[in-house]
Amino acid sequence: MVRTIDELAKLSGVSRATVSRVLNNGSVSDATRRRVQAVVDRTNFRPHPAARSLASGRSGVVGVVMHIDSHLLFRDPYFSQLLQGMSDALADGSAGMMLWLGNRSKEETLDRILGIRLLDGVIVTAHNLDDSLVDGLLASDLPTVLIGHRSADRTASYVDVDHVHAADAMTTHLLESGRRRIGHITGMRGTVAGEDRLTGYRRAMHRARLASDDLVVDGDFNEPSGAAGAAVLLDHGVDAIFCANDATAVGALRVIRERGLRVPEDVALAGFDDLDFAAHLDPPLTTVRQGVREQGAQAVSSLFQLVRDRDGAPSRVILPTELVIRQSTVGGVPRA
Amino acid sequence: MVRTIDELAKLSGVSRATVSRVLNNGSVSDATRRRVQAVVDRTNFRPHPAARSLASGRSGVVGVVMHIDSHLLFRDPYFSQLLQGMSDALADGSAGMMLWLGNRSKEETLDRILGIRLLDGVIVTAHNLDDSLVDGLLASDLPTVLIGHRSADRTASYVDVDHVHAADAMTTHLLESGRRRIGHITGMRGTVAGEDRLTGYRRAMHRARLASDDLVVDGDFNEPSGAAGAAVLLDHGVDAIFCANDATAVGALRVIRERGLRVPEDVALAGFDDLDFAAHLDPPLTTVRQGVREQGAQAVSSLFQLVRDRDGAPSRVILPTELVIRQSTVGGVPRA
DNA sequence: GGCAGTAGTGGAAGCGCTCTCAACGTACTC
DNA sequence: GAGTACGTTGAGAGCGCTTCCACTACTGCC
Repeated sequence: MVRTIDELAKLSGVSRATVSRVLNNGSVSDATRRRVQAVVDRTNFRPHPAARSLASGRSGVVGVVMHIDSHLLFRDPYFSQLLQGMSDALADGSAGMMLWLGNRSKEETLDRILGIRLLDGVIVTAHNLDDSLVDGLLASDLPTVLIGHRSADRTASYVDVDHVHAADAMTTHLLESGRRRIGHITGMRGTVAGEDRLTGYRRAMHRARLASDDLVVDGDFNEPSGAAGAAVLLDHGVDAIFCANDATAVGALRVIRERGLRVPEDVALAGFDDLDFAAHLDPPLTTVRQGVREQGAQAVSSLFQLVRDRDGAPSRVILPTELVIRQSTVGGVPRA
Repeated sequence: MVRTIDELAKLSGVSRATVSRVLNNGSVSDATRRRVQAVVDRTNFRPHPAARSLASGRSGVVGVVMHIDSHLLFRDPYFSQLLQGMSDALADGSAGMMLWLGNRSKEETLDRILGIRLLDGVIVTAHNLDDSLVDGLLASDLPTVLIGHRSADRTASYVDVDHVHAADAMTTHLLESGRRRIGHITGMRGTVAGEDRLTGYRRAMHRARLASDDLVVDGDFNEPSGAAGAAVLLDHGVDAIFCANDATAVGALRVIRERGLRVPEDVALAGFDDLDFAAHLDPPLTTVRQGVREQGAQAVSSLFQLVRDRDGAPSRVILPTELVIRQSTVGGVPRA
């Protein structure tokens, strides 16, 4: 078995340097490249990653930091879809992924990430308004791409969607379909998505000159908070509920049903995320598609670019959202 | 900032070799060790992993292979708990984890794992009776520890529980509490756990001279199969249902309820796994505790040992199971 | 006192690769 | 035909660490 580039060089009758060039897409004549590549293929040779990393200073491994409870990670499909998007994109770029979950304190996690001297860069979720881990990574010299961003992160590289705009559009859709008492169950307060979606909702209500003070209930992106929030809102006589995400909507749907009300005839229901299950609810859920996998993939590609050109301009990407209108908001008439 | 062991050697007035010994718990006098360690701590020095790996031939990274659908991975708490157990144990051993999920074909996954030349060893779930990926890893010279094992794997290193024995014990418990028509909803056929648990059930029934032919329904470890299986078994007039895992039991419980039957008064219900939610069902579920996190941790420790002593004897560990008796099987009387 | 045995230490040879630099054509220009 | 430019190649110097080997200084023993 061929274990080193030297043996390979001997086998193909060129120098070690030339083999290295073939392996790294350096400048080599076509004839030589073909000859060497044939030997590489025949012997199924793979360069030793540690040697390569030591010599080049690059490891081909990126850190993915999701500082959240691991039970949340495995329960909320948002995170698993994000992870899938990144995982696939990294594999396509033949890079490795090192996952950092919220098992430890932010200080310790930051310390380890910076100390490990292995990572070419990191992708970190910046969902909370206040996050010392994100701050620490941005302050370090490790190339960093955020998923989501706070207003303080405007100069960093990030991938995000325009939550305010999307929530505004959803609320407007509900208004246009004749609803007037539109309730909102927020996401977790203190998170960017939670606050921004609330802002979008308020903006649309305000534009329509409708009060919304008694129509907002705090949630936390989880199903139980959707159920609790819906209970309150239904008591306030809403004709529509806009939930900060799909999981919340599932909880709300359950409570609406339990009260013997129909969706959308009595109450229209909308979510956010368009996770896989949203289309399969009964009735199918109107929601905002935000391409979670695409966000993950985009973050990877932004990071690759940042690693390649460390002094280049930060890459700031706002991915489009799409209003996905399904039966949970249309086809019925408001109760009033 | 101190970036190399040489600078550190100069700073502490010893040779590079001695610093390396301090870093790797080699034989160094106490005085020297303290002196060097002080400098290490003060400068917060971390050796470069690639250099270390290149020189030593060890990477400190282990592969974790779970060749299953990723939606299953993120839905079934069994896998996430297993992952948590491994993740924690690896972190304690300051080793890294490279995760290989079922995104690609087994052939390609195997090819990549063996080609990457980075892994010190792998931990792989061997849940299916027939698995070319497991076979390939065992045949390679990469230290490998299985979680679960087939009868063909008796010479490999593995961590497992005695499914047959545990299922027998559970069935016996049901018999001893007066049940006679005990149904069993199997796990996925073709998996070790599915087949072995069925065997244990059959063994206990046979010992009690009870027929079980019309009392076994195939399931697949998932909630819907529990619901479907329970529907069939209830039609056959069972007074107890032993489900191959907790998720299945959740489905069964729902159907039992829908029929207006009481647990355990009319039908006793038992699961397997003792996942976190089992204790919080209504009524709390009798089940078999198999310490999923412990299995993950044990697999890591077995692998560490195997890496340290590659020619040592395989480590075969059967972890104990525990019958956890809760209200779903006791406190009521059989319907008959 | 001489000897073997044993810690503790330093020197130096790599681990397998990348990448700079210089050398070598070959082609093209004047 | 000399000079320039360019594309292609090889030699060799590391990247930062581990580890073998040799050496010293000490200990205990006959």
